[in-house]
Amino acid sequence: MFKKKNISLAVIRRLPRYLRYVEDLLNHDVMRISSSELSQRMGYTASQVRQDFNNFGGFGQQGYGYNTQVLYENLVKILGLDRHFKMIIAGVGNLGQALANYTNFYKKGFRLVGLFDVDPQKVGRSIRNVEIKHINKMREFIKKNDVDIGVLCVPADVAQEVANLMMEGGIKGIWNFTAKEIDVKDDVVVENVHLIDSLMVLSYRLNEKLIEKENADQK
Amino acid sequence: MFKKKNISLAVIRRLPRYLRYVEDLLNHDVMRISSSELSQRMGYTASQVRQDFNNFGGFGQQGYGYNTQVLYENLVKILGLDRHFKMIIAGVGNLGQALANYTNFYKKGFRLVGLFDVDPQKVGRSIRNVEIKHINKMREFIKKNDVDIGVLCVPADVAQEVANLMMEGGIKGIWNFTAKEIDVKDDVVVENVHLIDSLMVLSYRLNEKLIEKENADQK
DNA sequence: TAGATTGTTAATCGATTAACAATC
DNA sequence: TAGATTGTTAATCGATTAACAATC
Repeated sequence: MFKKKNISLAVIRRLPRYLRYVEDLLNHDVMRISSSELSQRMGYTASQVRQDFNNFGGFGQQGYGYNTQVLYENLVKILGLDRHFKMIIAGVGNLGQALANYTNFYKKGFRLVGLFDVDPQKVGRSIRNVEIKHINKMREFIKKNDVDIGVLCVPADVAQEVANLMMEGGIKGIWNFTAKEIDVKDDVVVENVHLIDSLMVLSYRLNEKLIEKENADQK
Repeated sequence: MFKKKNISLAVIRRLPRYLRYVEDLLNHDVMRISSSELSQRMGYTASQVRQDFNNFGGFGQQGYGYNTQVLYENLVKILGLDRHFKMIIAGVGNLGQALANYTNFYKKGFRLVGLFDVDPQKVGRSIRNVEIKHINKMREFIKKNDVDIGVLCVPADVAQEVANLMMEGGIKGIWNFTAKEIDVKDDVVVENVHLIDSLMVLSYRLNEKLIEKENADQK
């Protein structure tokens, strides 16, 4: 598939959202959608929708709109979801277990092939038929199985150390759930999920409203 | 505290990251930092750091830089972390349990006061001294205890329904972990954590690299 | 005082929106 | 064909960066 270079991250971050909406349309047997209707549902402008899609070479049709199925297939391809990436989770605490049990990831092509922890109580147990191994086996496992994605769910103070192990094994992407920023080699992709940051943004916005209210009350 | 209106979301989303870096400085007894050094550590420009802070009224000193402690206290205040928001979790599955066990949230002033589920096996049990109650008690609980934040960890198909219950109870903010977008009243703040979206962005970037590589190999 | 670094204005860059010709 | 809607260029808007006077 042809692909223009330098798509901005702003566009890329909207793509999964498009996919979710288009999936929803398909589930409701809507086989056709215009940029203006899709934009209304999603809270974007029609212009933005068309600009976004045209970054990847226009899969609409003048006078008609977008065929939902075609749109869906293109988004899947653009997002690389037809690749079936192999994934391991390091740190099988509450969060690691939660992620291991997420069946949604499997549906999108992400294959959980390994779980790693240091706790001897956990090593040997299995989640969804994937055995928990000791983390000192992780590096070789990544190498041998050509694992793509490492999910980092370990305590913050060992985040960098475990990330290093992953990279030594040849991991290509790290999905980082720790509160730490990790340093990676140039060719490794990191996607951060800083839950505490998200909660603080919520706090900011709640606080903002409370201040507004207090100011209004004083008048 | 005086507060300018209309700070852009781009700025707000950087604030928690500033806070984490400043905390780190304090932990290492760094009592003073210039915009240029902080920007280098964080990968921003010095200009951006100064612009960001000046949205909230400049707490630096010419010729000196920023006092780390003062900076920290300001960020805490700006983010509303001195408020101690009350929080409940709806849906005590793997993810709900993981979040309930996160002690980091408590340290930032978020108080877990309730857990709710429909599973009779779970109702009555406790996590960190918070009892799991049936979700049909949630609305009254929110009202009675003046709960601020509702964490939505329920299955996607009941997301809107449970969000509605929260709003009927008078919740002020919803932290949404479901893959669904939820409709809320104007005065309710929603912060989404779409894990699958984040994973898809990682997939996009991995796929991008693979395509590059394939193209290079063909030459 | 001299040096350093902020606060702030101006310039640039990039992303979003508007407009419209192309075309199904 | 006429109507609709895309693809794409141009205009606008907003965010980031650069520059420098203010001042500690």
